[in-house]
Amino acid sequence: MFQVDPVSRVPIYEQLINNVIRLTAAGVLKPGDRLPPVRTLASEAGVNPNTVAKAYRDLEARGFICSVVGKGSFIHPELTANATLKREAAQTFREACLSARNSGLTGTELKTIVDDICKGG
Amino acid sequence: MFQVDPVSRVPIYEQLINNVIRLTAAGVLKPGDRLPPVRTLASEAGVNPNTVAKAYRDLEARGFICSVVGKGSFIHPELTANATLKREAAQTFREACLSARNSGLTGTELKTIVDDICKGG
DNA sequence: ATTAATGTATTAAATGAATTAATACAAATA
DNA sequence: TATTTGTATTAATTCATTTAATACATTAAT
Repeated sequence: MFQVDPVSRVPIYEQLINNVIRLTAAGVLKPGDRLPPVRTLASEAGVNPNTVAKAYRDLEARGFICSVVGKGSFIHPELTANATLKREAAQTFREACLSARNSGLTGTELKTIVDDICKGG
Repeated sequence: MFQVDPVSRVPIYEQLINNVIRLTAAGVLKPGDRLPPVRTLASEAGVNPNTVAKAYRDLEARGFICSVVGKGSFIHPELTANATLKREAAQTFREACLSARNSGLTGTELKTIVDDICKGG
């Protein structure tokens, strides 16, 4: 269920994060579902428990899961993964806009670029 | 003329790059002006010649200066620094648009964000 | 209460990319 | 031909990221 490539240059904890998000977006994991305990997943994937813990912490900070000591980690009850990803992407794009503005690009110029790339989407 | 903070966490070669761009944008350095030789600037700034060389190579790749062995390094004859910076910023923004699109944001949504941030600029 | 299962926190080791340095090379000019 | 210049190659260093080792804290089950 959780596949990890220890050789990949993409960090293990990031692979784990992507796994959870992908499984959630695909509907395999549903809101409220329980994730494997840190130690269990670590042992199955052959990685250190802390690596899994870091992935879980990250997922919680991003609102994908809820973790509580003694109980476990669960897909966030009111989560739609794609909406969350979209929200994150919007935030990133906002920062890109600010940065572009600081470099002297006007709002009109930015919209021209958006149009050019999206060809009326 | 060229100030470097060896303690700063921003790399020395980057500080040098910023110095050149800033001086050019401010009109202190004009197209055709000669920059200090690699070794001269290195000795003045108290850094390794290669660090200056890297900054110069970078500036040349970005079109800010022209370097030729035996002659020296010069502010690009047809340069307007701000235009170059703007061009670079536009390219970065294009990539941000593509990335946002890949995350499911539509062109309309992107333009809304641009509007929101630029408040009609 | 006690024990076991769980996530969390702290610290240290390992990894790897980015940065800087040492040195030698190549081209242009005087 | 000697000097000045930028370039190239390689190695050392630095530093943030990643992973690991270990101990702690909270919850639930018995």
